[in-house]
Amino acid sequence: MTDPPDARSPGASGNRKPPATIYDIARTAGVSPSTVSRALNKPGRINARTERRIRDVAEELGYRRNPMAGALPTGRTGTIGLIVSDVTNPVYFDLIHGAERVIASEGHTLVLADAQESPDTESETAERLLLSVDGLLLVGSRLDDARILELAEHKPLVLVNRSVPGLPGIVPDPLPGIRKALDHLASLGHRSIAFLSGPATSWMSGVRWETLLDEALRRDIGIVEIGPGIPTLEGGRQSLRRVRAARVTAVVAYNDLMAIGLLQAAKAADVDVPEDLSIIGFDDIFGSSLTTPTITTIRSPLDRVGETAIRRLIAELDEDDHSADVTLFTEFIERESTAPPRAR
Amino acid sequence: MTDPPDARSPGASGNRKPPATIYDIARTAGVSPSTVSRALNKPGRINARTERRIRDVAEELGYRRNPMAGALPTGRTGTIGLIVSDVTNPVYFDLIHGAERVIASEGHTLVLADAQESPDTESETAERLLLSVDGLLLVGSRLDDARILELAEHKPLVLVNRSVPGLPGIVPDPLPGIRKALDHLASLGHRSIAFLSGPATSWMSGVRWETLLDEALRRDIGIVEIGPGIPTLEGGRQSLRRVRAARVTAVVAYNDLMAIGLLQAAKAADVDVPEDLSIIGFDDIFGSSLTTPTITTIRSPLDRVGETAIRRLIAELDEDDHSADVTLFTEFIERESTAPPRAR
DNA sequence: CTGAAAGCGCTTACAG
DNA sequence: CTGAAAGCGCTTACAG
Repeated sequence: MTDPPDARSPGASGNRKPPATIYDIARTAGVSPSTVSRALNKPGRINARTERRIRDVAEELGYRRNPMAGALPTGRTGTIGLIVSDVTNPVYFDLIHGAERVIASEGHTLVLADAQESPDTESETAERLLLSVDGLLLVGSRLDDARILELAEHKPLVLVNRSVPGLPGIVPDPLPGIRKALDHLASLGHRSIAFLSGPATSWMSGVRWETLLDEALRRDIGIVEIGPGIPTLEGGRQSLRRVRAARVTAVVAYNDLMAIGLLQAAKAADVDVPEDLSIIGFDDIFGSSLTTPTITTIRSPLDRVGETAIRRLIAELDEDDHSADVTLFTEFIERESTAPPRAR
Repeated sequence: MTDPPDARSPGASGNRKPPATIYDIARTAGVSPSTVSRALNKPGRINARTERRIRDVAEELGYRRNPMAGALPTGRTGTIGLIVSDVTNPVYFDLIHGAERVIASEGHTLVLADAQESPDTESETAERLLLSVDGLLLVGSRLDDARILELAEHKPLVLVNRSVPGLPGIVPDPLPGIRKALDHLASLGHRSIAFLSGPATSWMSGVRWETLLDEALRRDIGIVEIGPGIPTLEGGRQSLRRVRAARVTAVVAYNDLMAIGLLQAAKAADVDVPEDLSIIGFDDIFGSSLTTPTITTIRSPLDRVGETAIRRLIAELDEDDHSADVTLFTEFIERESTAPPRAR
């Protein structure tokens, strides 16, 4: 007995095909459900002929394993959650692609979720996802350490661009990129610069600032922090007033979005970039090479970061402890938004 | 009895807290599991005092409903799947945000998935997701009609920027934007233009081309199709040769990415935009206002599209048939990449 | 208002 | 190699 032949158009409700179950397969193959389960999950563990037959029937019936039902007894969903502080932030594209690549090759499923730049949303999303994934990746988390540790109590969790003591975290070393950037600025003749910081909740912004501070000190370059600011074009635009007030000749922005925003505001105010003001961003997003001038920036190998993070998480799931610890580095990319300061 | 006090660091495997179940709550609250289930799901249907007590215990135990277990008997997961032809395509940002907004307000959970611009990946992802979501949103699907109808047999499905007979689809009317664009080009004096088409599998590219063709004919403007092409910067760059060969004075690109790519290639070849060549894109992505010149484009109200699509899907889930059919329109945005053709 | 019981679709010791 | 049975965590008629 199937759907009545007069079923309405496919869009109409109420005529959905109930998916085939292992019981359906068992019945038409003349075996028990347990055997079906084995045939489908542990190839080789049962009679080759029966296995063949069962697989054929499954195929014929369009059988798909019900992931929820499968997860109940095993506690395994085959799914990995990736929570990004903002999915629409271009920064994370390469990371998402990197993650997708290894996820696919490992036969898991990726569930993407967006924290929408809000700790509350992030916390809630993480909690909701926690029950239906095998492990969680938190990218650029805005949560505090305590909350993250709490989440990690329930499922394996790997951090990206964030470090919490006791938890695995992938964060590319900011030092190489920052050193090159400051060398570059110094050689150009800049003596006084500013850092446009990101949100107060951004751990990464803190790391970048601390590193910058250290290295500026070491080179006898004056540096001030301007912020915290919102990590968007708008945030960058808003900072122009304070940048000018600070009388610096160059600024390093927390990210390219802010760098571009600052560039736009500068143009609008007839401040020439790079002649009057040099600007350096972070991340090398799509867009930072579209502006005029193009943005000099410090990039992370985010695709590698995504790959590495997923591999680390999968190792964690498999309780495989010898996950080789790769170290990743930032890299300086010189483009057009930096030049010698105008003599005054 | 809880974890031994000497549990290793949180990162260590094997010391995860087993989540509390309704049985745990039932035991400590001194009621039956059924009552706990009711207290938590049908507020008001049981004794107010017991309900209070149960909720308190649940809170105290840090209870979270197991979504897989809940979904088994009900067939409802509270989750909606959103498959995007490419999550990292800036076009979809506003759409994702719009979708997120109404999802949250309706108490559902959004699961984002990426088709990575591949019909195979899309098909597989859809199939995998199908079993664990209540409904599916396909954005810019690259699947053929038959396959989409097949998927729709199992779960409610809503299309975005795609139309398949019998299925609900949200696609903003391309006409208003295209009319304005052609009027604009005509008034500037262009008599011969080209359309840079997207992938052959892109339904939307076909619609844009057909509409353009109609309207160009109506205005006695010559128009040729160049393509199909890949809908990326690179695709746009590659098209310059054919654009020049076609001796047109203006081109409308399938999307802004291609428009920007074409602009870059033109710059590199010393073709002045807009003097030698006018360029119009589609979508108004982040980036199209970053270039020099900025890109004149035709935008869709993608945030409204996202909202509408989710609302439509939820109406479908609730078998609520009076989902008001909003119509959405494209809009022409004049920027700097269009000008009168140079006299020859 | 509340409980006992059956069932959702699967997996996996346990026997044979 | 294969089957019967119990169980994963929840929901929901069905009784009371």
